[in-house]
Amino acid sequence: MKKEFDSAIRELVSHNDDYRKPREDLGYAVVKSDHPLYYAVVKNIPFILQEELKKQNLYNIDSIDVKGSTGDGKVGECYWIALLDKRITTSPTEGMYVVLLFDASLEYLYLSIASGTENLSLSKIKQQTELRRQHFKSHIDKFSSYSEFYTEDIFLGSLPRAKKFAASSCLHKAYKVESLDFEELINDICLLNDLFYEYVYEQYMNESYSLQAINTTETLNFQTNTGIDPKKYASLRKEKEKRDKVTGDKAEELIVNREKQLLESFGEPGLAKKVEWVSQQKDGLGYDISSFFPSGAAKYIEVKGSKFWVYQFTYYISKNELDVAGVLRDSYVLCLVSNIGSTDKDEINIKEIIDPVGKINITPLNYVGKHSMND
DNA sequence: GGTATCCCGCACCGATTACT
DNA sequence: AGTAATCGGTGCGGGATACC
Repeated sequence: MKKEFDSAIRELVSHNDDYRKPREDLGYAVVKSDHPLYYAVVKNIPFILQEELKKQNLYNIDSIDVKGSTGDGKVGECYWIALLDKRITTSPTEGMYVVLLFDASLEYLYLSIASGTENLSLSKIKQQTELRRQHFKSHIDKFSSYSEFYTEDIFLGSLPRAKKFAASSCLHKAYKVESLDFEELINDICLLNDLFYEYVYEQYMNESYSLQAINTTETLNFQTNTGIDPKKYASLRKEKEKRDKVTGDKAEELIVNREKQLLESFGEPGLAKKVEWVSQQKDGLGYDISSFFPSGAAKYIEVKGSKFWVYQFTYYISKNELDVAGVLRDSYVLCLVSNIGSTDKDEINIKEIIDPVGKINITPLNYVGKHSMND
């Protein structure tokens, strides 16, 4: 794959001048589907990426189409190859996606998270992107594996469309095209893809949901193209729930093992054997793990997990869990596990809160309604 | 007077329809 | 059944226009 990719990139660079040569009768270059550059950008590279990412088991790859273009009709100033999730968008004019953007001179390639710009003015795009950049910046600042990603402006070309592409880019990593490393790129795509879905699940789905609601009042049709089709929303939502479950289980498993290790290190192998992952068998106890303090006192642990590193850990806690915590007091431990997705175990951040009632900051989110039907 | 925005025609593409 | 014509949708740059 690496060989094919490298030769496709060479093909791309060597044929660029020829491809961009204006047609004499028209005064501008026209897309030629039998040209080697077209083949590289539209067919070959997307195919290689799709195959390799499938092999790497990229998250959600089965819903993703890798699609490339040099423009339709007229040759575009910058070529792009996008990873389009069918449930979010099928075209880079709409929605949000991970994308490879070549600059006009083919000197640099940018791996980026960008959004559709069709029908949006440059200023609107900048406005929208600014908020997203802030969100991503707080993430990459705190997370070492994203240290080569930046949220600053990029330059793709001088024409309006290129400016729009650049303006919609939320964060990027730049590569010199001539020294592009395939494996590094694939790794980075996987990394950015995870972040992309994190954003989709946590932010974008909410953004588009509220926009969708506003749009029904027929005022804001200029922003319809940022929204996910509500019919496809359900599928993404299920995906999110599934992911949350995996994250939760992983966090609980981690804590079970950690408890056993801790007790053994305190010279209590007997207690270590009695640590139980109770939520695997029973629901509604109000805690996930029954363990012990080194003193031998019972320790009931409720685990909350987050896949990524977070400044502010947000979690959902049920009334039942709070009630149980209120009864068990010092025996009840709320355990927050952040950065489960990290491959480096040392980067996983664990915080224990003993007797959490009164110590934690909570906001009611669900209510039970009652009304007499006899009035 | 420079820039952002709108509108337009051209070219491509895939799907559908019409024709042999 | 196979192929040709057609059509709607879409993405591009350019020119006209609006706006500071």
